[in-house]
Amino acid sequence: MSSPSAKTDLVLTENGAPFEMANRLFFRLYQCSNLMHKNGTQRVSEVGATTQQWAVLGALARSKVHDKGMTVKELIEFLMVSRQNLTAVLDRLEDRGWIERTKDPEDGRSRIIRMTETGDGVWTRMQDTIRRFYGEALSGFSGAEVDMLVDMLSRLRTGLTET
Amino acid sequence: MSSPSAKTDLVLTENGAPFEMANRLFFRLYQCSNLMHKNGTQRVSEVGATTQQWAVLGALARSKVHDKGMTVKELIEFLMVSRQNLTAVLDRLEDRGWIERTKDPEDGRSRIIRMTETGDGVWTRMQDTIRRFYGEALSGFSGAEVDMLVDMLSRLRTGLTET
DNA sequence: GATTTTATGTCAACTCATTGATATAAAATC
DNA sequence: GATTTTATATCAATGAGTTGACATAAAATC
Repeated sequence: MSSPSAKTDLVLTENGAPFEMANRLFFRLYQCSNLMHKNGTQRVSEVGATTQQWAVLGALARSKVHDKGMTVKELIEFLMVSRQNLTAVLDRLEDRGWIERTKDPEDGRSRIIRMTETGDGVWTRMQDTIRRFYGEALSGFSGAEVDMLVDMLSRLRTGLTET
Repeated sequence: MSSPSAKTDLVLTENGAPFEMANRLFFRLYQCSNLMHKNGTQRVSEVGATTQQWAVLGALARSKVHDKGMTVKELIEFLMVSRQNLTAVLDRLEDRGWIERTKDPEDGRSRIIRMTETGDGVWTRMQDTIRRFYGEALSGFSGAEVDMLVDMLSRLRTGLTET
């Protein structure tokens, strides 16, 4: 049985050209990620943040969850990081007063993570910097290309999850 | 003056849809990179390696440099990581006898990094695992799509470098 | 009511990644 | 020959990421 679509799946049975392309792909991913963290952190260091903290604040700033907050479990699933890693980041953010942990009245085991007023202010002040960073990193990309890249990375994420 | 190509560059002057897409892009990059390192390291842990060590061995295994080796400086430029980071990784690889550092006869300051016979054996044994990992992570991707993804990540890398 | 599952946290060890400062040796330049 | 530049290494601090083991409290289930 072949795939319902017309395209042919990548064949990786030997060390030929497809293997080389896959290799290049993951190497580029590695380089892009390192550059994003290095240069992104440098940019938001003006407010004392890092890319990881930026990701957590971004998750909590979404209008859908801004007021009611998110549980640690939800954050872990959203960010796809380990609990031990997230706990340390939340500790740093809590120390600085950017987020707060409160007990869930509905489930005493859960902690609700919410942005504080301070965190909200920091997040707002970061927006111009972030937008400038995005613009520079994506210069030369059309909107359609960004969409395509997002789609392909989403599919790659799915593939990597099932690995 | 407009761009020579017909496509319209992404406009990121406000918090609209383009900003949201850029945000999603870098978040996907973050997730994919974490998954690649987590699951990739899990795979090559059967020989006691990590994705970073795999990247270094991959750089040294290229036929172009396999016999003559690479200087630390060349490795830094190729991998795009800091010297302090690379030194630690090379220390671990040297401790295990997978690579060796020798003085450059042409330049006494330089060290030539080369794979050892042992490292070569480990690299060879890793290939099946790596191919399987690539195949699973890229299942559903056509060769043309992999090419396109590589191209876009290469352009993103350029954009991020100039950030 | 007793047991099990779930959510969170903590402690530990390890690797990877950055920046900044300092040191050393050798090449290149003045 | 003296100075400067280059290549590498080292020490230190910080943050991020993983795994594994263990603890606790509360919800859910038997």
